[in-house]
Amino acid sequence: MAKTSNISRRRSSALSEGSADYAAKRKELVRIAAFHFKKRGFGATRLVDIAREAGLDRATVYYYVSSKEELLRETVEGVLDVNMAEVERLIADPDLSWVERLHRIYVGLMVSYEENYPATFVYIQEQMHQVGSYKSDWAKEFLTKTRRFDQLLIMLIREAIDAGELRNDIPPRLVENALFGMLNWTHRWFDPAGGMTGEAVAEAFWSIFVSGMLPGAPRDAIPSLG
Amino acid sequence: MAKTSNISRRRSSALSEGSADYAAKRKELVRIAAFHFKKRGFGATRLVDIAREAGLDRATVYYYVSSKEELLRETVEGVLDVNMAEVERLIADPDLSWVERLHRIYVGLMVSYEENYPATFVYIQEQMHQVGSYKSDWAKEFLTKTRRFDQLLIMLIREAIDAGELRNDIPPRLVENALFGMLNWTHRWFDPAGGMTGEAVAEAFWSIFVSGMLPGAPRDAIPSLG
DNA sequence: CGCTTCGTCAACTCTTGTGTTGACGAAGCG
DNA sequence: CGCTTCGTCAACACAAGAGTTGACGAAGCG
Repeated sequence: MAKTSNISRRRSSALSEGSADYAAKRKELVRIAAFHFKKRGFGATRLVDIAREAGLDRATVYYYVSSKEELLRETVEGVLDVNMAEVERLIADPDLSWVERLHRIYVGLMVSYEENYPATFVYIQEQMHQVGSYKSDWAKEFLTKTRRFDQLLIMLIREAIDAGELRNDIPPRLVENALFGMLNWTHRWFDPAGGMTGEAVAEAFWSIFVSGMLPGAPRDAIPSLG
Repeated sequence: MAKTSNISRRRSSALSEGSADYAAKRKELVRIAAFHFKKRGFGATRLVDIAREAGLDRATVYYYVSSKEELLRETVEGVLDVNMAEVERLIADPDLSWVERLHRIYVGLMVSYEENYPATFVYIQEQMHQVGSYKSDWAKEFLTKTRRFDQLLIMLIREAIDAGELRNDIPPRLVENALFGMLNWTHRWFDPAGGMTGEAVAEAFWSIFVSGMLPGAPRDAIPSLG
């Protein structure tokens, strides 16, 4: 907010000067913070814990970042954009069937979750509209982007259904929630150090999904679905 | 904790006397709290908001409950036990195939989520080990129960696979995470007032799942899964 | 060697939200 | 009608945690 405080001015100047050491330490703080956010949640994470783990006094943290929220912002920033770009690239590829595009997006996303661990999981975990100062512009922007993301995926699924590549007896939105429910739920149990790759997980889920969504396979009608 | 405070003694006595009005108002408070917890999260919910919505002063709330945590406890209490009992009943039914047991459990759970709305979603949302005083006995107990729940489901899936009712090329734990990932993720989007029944959602998910998990169907091997 | 900037921290301030106290008006009831 | 209990709340005490101030030793640099 107010860039008037002394430490704030020093922080700004240090940032723009761009010393390598300074940038490295700042990055390290964000890294530590991200793991704490993942483990405890943003709200329950105390700045003092982050500071201690970095071997610093809590006050010193403010030499590197202006607030706890900045640590969160820094953590999740970019995550969405990279994925969004990938999705848009794949959606536009005319050489692939709709289902194949969906497949690649799906696996690509999970791989990205893993590579950026734990950033994306922090993002999934912290519902932006639940974070304290959710009125802030960046939080709102995130929400907007997420919604657009979902829209894109639903559209893609609808195309696949219309093209006869997927069965047509389930509303696209529900199909999307099924497919990405499996994926997003990984934030509760997946650990890159757990001996299973993100790719393997995504391919397994995909295999269940796609083979359950093939059109024409003999199956019962779904009860109580209009 | 300390039942020594004055208001605490009056609360206890009111509770044990068992006046209908008192019990009703208390229940109403829990109901209101539950919706706030669902919407904002436990941590971000302010007691003053709950009080205001109930038309009371914040202090008056303490005439009915001893703490904010009690409101949470009251909200999620019982939810797990009812479901657990149902699961155990169905698992023990020898007239049903493994897959059919799993099916009924699955749909039954979602129906229960809906009927108890928003209680179960609050429970899913608040990772118990992230709640402030997660050291409390009841929170620990919840964790234990949840873990047993998962074990039961995995066991059931393993039985179904071993019996040849489900394909055997995906580890049971991963299968469980797929199936219940879809289900649990509903806490992010499902609204009983949204025009779709819980049963319909569960049946749709189940249909995708079961038809994707049939053994013997022609499908590619899963890449990169040991 | 003086002077400045750098990284640091002890010791604040400030805010927010929880839980308690003590008392008051209104019912209930003997 | 006096006496107790009920539901209520203004006013407090308390705690925790975020962010700020001001200064100090060490390192860099003229």
